[in-house]
Amino acid sequence: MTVSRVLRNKGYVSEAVREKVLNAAEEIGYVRNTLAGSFAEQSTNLIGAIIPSLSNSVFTDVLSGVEDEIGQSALQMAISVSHYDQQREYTLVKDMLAWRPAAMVLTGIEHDTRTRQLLQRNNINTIEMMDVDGDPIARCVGLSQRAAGHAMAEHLLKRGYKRFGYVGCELDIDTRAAKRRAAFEETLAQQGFEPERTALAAEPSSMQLGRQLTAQVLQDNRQPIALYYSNDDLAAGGLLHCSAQGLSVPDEVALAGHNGLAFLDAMPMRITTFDAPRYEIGQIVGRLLLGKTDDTVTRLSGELIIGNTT
Amino acid sequence: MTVSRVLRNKGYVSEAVREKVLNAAEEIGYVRNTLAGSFAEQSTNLIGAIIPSLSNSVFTDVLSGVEDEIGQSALQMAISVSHYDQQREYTLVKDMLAWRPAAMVLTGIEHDTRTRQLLQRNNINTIEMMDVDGDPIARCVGLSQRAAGHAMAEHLLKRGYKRFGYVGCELDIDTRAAKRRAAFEETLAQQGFEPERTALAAEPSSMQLGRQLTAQVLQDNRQPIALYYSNDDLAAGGLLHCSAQGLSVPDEVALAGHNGLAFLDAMPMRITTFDAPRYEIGQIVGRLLLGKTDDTVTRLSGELIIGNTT
DNA sequence: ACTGTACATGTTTGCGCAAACATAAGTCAA
DNA sequence: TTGACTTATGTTTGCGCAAACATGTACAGT
Repeated sequence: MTVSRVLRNKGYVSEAVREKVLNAAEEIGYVRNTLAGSFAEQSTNLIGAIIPSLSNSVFTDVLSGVEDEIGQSALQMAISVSHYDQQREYTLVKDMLAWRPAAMVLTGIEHDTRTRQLLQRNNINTIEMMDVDGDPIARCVGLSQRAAGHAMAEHLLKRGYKRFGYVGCELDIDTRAAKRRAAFEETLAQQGFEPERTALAAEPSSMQLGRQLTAQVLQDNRQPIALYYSNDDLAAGGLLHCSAQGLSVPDEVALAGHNGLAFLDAMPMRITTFDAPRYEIGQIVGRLLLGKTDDTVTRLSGELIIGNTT
Repeated sequence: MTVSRVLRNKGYVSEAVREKVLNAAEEIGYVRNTLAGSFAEQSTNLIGAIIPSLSNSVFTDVLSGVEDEIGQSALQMAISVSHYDQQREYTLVKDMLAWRPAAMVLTGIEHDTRTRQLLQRNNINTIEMMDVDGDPIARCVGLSQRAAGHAMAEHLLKRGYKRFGYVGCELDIDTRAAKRRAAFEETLAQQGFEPERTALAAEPSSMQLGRQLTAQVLQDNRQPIALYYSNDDLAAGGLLHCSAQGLSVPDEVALAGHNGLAFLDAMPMRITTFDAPRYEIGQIVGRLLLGKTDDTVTRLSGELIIGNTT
């Protein structure tokens, strides 16, 4: 126990003994067994985080925010990847709970019923991030995806576009993109418009896919049209297609994406997009984890970034 | 014990009891306590991975490869971020070892002496990834950064460039970039050349920084010059600077980057770069972790991608 | 009937740590 | 001198699980 006291800096220990213990620990290369410690204490400093993909910077941006916020604390983040699969997510949550984490961080607000049950029944401190449109398990931090889709529709309508198209991918699994699309189309409908052309794909997003889908959606198109993409990657691919085809942007084809990714700066034109405050969302999640704030729903607004493609 | 046997599918259990146990477990919402289990078994299925940054896709690409390879196995990856700081890395390794991980995955081959000692003395199954130039702790998977820098110098020399410049950032902490630069300059020196201009920065890489540094390195430049960048972000920024300034690429200014990031497809020109097989490195790391292969040093070659900026 | 073997369940034990609870020596004020 | 308190160290205990071992049942072949 005296050794334990020294190593944890807890309780009374004389200076002489303290030094002897520390020297001995150094000498034999003692490494605390967190397994035993956490087991005895019946609690861990683990934060289980589940994101859909590691290769989409949208999610790693958020995690960076979380990391930077909790990096100095004792909390440790364990990251798992669901591949946008709610079944897989359930399995991961289950596996993660077996470690008795201090909290769980999930992406999005839609989950398998069993996931929700599991977390609530076990009274897990759960935070959902990125989305606020829906019924959170406990607390959530994000932006309204619906508001983003709505804002983009409003913008395009205000610009005077009369014909619209939608280009998206993986909408069956990317529920946030699906929400943006729904809000976008509802807003158009309120003004009596609807997307005349739509191109969808089941593959993961990429610029290459954006080119293909844009070619598809513009086939035999003769009049000006405004295209809303499910994300910036696709929109960037769309822009490349247009310049390759000699289509004038935004006069013949207007383009709008979503996310506000940094790589858009590399494009020959500034693509209109909706900047989602990803890093900031992560920071707030971090602060919630540290108990620095305690809101149930944190709704960030995001920002419509009007480039010169609309 | 019978319950334990059912839940682990191990040993003899009658079908009747098995079902009763499973039903009961389901009913009370039993969740295994891995803490207790791993503690008792004296081993875990944890893989501790440490990368310098979550916001640099170079590293998340590698992790994606690892993840995809071990995703179906029982192994669980715990990711930590060192912010390119070897002291911090040491602390993270120490914290991680307290969890008794099955293996540790580190980035790069240069580490604090204590990190190396800690891992070797405790006989930790360690894999270093991304770099193979040096003395690995145990096993390593990567490409020769020196070979990459060498190849790019050879290419530029073959193209007939006579004046060279180097643009890089964070070279004091990004040891891989520093190695590429060193090999690049050594190769030039062998042919009697040396970089006439150099621009360095301590900030993290970004296209914006690439623009600034390129402006700096080209100040008062009047003759054709070939610039080697420490990575693609900076090179892309350089290209943007050149087109903004009306400099002809590659006649007045030639540009070469490193990594082969996908976003280069978005650029108006195809930037010459060196494609590092990041995802593949991750896959091999995953296979090593699963014991499917067992090489000490896996040296991948990478590929020089000649665009139209050189 | 006896032996050997597959199948099925139960009991004891320890993993390393820290909470809780001793114990004891020293200090200080009344 | 006593009692109250601070400082310092030691002892017991249990966290939940699974290895190791013990026990028991059923049924085959001889």
